[in-house]
Amino acid sequence: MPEVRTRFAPSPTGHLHVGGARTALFNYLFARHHGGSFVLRIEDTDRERSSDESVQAIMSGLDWLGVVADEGPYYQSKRAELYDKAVAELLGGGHAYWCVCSQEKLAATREAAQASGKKAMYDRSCRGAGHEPALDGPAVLRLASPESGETTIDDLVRGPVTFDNSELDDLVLLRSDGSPTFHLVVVVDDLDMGITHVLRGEDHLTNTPRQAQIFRSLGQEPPRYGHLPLIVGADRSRLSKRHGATSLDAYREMGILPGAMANYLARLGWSHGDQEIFSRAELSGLFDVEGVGKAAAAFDLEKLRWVNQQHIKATPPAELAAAVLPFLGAGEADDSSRLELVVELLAERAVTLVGLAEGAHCFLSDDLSWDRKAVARFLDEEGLARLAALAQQLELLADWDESNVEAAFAAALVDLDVKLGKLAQPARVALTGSKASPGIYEVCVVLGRERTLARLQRVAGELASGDLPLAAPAG
RNA sequence: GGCCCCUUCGUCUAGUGGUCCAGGACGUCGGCCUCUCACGCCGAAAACACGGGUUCGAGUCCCGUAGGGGUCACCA
Repeated sequence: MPEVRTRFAPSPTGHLHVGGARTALFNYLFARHHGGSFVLRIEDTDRERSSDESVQAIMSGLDWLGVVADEGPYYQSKRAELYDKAVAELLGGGHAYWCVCSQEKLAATREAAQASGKKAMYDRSCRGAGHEPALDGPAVLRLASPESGETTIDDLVRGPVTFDNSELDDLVLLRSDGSPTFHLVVVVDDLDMGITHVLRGEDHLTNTPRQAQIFRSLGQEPPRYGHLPLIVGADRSRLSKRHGATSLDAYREMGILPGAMANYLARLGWSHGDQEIFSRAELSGLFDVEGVGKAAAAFDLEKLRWVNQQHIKATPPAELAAAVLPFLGAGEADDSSRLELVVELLAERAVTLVGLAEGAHCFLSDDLSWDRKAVARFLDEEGLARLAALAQQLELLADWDESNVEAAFAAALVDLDVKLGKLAQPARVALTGSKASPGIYEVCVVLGRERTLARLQRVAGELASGDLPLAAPAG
């Protein structure tokens, strides 16, 4: 049994799309599961559209997702000799020929065919004509593919899929400028790199028999293919911008943990019984083509958010603190042990890192604004009077810990003769600026004695003078 | 339009002929918990596209129909 070798071969013409990211992930996981290798290859044969920025964007996206290549990246633009060799072999074996038909003529033929409702295929008029680019001017090289019979792909996820060879025309291998096309390079590279399994989007399914023919013309057998169901939007058409964010970066920016993204993407088209939450190690261990489904899957942001929440809860505070760092304001991350405390307190109720950072703000900075409506509702005269009573009790505390803070609240409640809610809400609004937060005792403890007392004082003072910064709550 | 693929709750899916009057999860709705918001817990509504076969028995196998998607470049 030869080593399993998979690859991800993006064309660098933009950002890393969630569909591409999932394809990469599946190939990576498949290789991991089988103890094989995962190769990264940049398909930059379209020199017009390829860019270095895109290569960087794709690599950083994969890096973030945790999809690491065992080999590569290889660049097709740097492997020309290999393609030349294959062309010579194809030409020598009579499996390819030069075609001098102009693009205009081809386009016209195509349109005519389409208009009359017939199939738009190249008519093979140059086949057997013996054209030579040196003699006859600009020419493309075409594969002389079989005109009859059929080609069957034994797909890893769909089983055997058969195409009639008469449906497949002679595809272009070399452009008239001499550069190789996708179909040629993909075959030559998969061969050269010893790729054994190709997992790719279902949109490639109809390319597969043609590529298989190139392999056979080269005297080789194609690798095993598995065509993955497409990721679609809510309207079930291929995922695109109008369905929401399609770039992996967008999810990073909205505070999705990479492990959660990988988990969610894996579950889009793959499953393992009823399990929803997977660690990286579990994915690597459990992923296989048997669990891959056939039907297109709709991308559901709400579920991604839930998965993210589960991962946030399961992430150790130190790690979570590091992950939230990019979302914090200047100066908010200066005290890392304090940050860990805050993060631990908020992890239970955070859905995204962005939300976590927002919740952490009132603990890490004094530059905050108070929710206008909450202030109006809870910090009226009565509320402020209760807070004064609370402050009195808190001042007396020798040790600032949760049970003492709770006792101080209890003492104030007795003085005031009210229920906890009547005191906790004003305190919450005063201390955090919002009417939603962790338990009020924990808030006091994590805020610390100095800050708690100072903030109570500040709110009372600035509210009276009208200096308290007010704003509608974010989000 | 030709070819190819697909079809279980709104969504992601379990299900490989009988244990399925179809299970889990997100979401939704109701309730409990409660200092707020979450978390958690309990409960509810919600699906085998349709029609024929095969079989003692079909969500599971076969054939059709319908619907959806993909693809038909000197893009990948």
